[in-house]
Amino acid sequence: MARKPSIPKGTRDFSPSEVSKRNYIFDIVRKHFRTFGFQPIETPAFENSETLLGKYGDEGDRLIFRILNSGDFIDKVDDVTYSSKNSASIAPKISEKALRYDLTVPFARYVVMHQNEIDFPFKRYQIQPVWRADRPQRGRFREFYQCDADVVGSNSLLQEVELVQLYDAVFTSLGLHGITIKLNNRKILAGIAEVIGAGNHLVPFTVALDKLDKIGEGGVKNEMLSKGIPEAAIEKANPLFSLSGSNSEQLEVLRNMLSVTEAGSKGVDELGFILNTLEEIGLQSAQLAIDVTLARGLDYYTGAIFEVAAPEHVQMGSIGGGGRYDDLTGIFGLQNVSGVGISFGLDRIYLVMEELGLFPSGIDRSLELLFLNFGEKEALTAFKMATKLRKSGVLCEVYPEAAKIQKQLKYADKRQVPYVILLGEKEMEEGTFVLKDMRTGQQEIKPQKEVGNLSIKS
RNA sequence: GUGGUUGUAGCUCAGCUGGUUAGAGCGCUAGAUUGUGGUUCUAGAGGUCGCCGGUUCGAAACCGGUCUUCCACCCCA
Repeated sequence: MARKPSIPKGTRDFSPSEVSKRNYIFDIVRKHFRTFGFQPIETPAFENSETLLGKYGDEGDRLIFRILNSGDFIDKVDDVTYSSKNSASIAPKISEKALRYDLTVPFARYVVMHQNEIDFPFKRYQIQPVWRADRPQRGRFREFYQCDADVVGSNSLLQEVELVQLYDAVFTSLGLHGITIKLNNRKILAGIAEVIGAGNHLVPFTVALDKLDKIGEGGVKNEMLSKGIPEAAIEKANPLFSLSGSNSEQLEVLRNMLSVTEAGSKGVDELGFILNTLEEIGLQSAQLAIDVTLARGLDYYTGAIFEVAAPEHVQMGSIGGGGRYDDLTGIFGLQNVSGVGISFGLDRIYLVMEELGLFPSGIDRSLELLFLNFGEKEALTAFKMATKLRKSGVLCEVYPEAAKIQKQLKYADKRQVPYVILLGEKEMEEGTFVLKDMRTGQQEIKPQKEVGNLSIKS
């Protein structure tokens, strides 16, 4: 081997045990998506660049992986552009496709393209990888999976309620208790900005506010100042920094503060409805918390904003997020279709579950029973028995070579097979086999006819 | 994209202010043990010291670049 092979930064190989555990999460998520009436779709790994570019802000554009055109692409660039050495002007001429950056924008594109076949309200789920040219960190990769559930074509706040229930159902099912679903509303943020007189600084205001738990009140105020937000406005925002108490108490403070703004009041009403309805219905294990600092940089949220925080003692960014966007398909020419959706960060959920030891034991068991190979004739009988067992769902295989028994047992040990069947010359004559429990070392002799009745408890 | 950090055997890591044949533990292979794994004992295999260049009589070590790892920022799942 001349050089050791490698994989690109921020990507990963998944070993058998990791795939098993990932599938365990996928299966649970998928099961709940389906029980809530969501239907699966899939979209291509890459889209036309114009579909993606400009949808996630400048910062987002930077993180989109672009795909080089095929053929002699440089020959097609005119001399002026070529000699400009300007990446921004050359890039569109040599790259017309880009890797999917998230699942929401492709979904919007899908809805617009298939609007005549879709029955609204349309509830879809989608579990596929996305790619971002980001710098990797813990829980941040350049290739990772998103599991999205979105509803388009309904303005009802019951959708928000249902999505919170869906979060609760999935995380409860995964055994991931103690998560907090943080709630906010874009209209509340807009209302606050309006009331304090920072209405035309809404984005920098929310971005700064979002960092409260990270850089503290002083840090947030400094950042706001540096973005040109008047000091008087920042002073007026003071009540936000000391917002505390129960959800309904916080809601009351917000209601008073925002009563003079139409948008703000509407946001408070919406949030109030969602909270009240959920209180009525009840949740299994998730906590609900109003968090006015929750901004989720995404420009297209217009109503509810969700974020799921891992249990407190786990060091991990958000493990899910979502919100309402009144006009997502507008960018593709279909007006007045409202959507609301949530996303699960599978890779991060995996890391959290691994850290908390929440995967059921034996989930990555790849083999329940191994037949040792004593020779041609014995192996043939073993094969017949294995065929029978497989029909009843037992994961089994016959060791392919008549290697030393010691070696075969060592292999069984490594694979952590709970049971081994020894079938040698003596057993052939007697029409029996020896069943060995690898964990206790105990063996028992059984007639070959009874192989179908074996109970494998692993 | 900005700043820092890391890279030595399959894995986890030693390796002194530069000094000649590159170290350990675990793992791996074989044997002790021709029908019994995990334990034990013995032997063995395995390394262009991330890569490229420079300084030096001499570089795993020092310098520059590059890739990679992890972390902080930006942003985000």
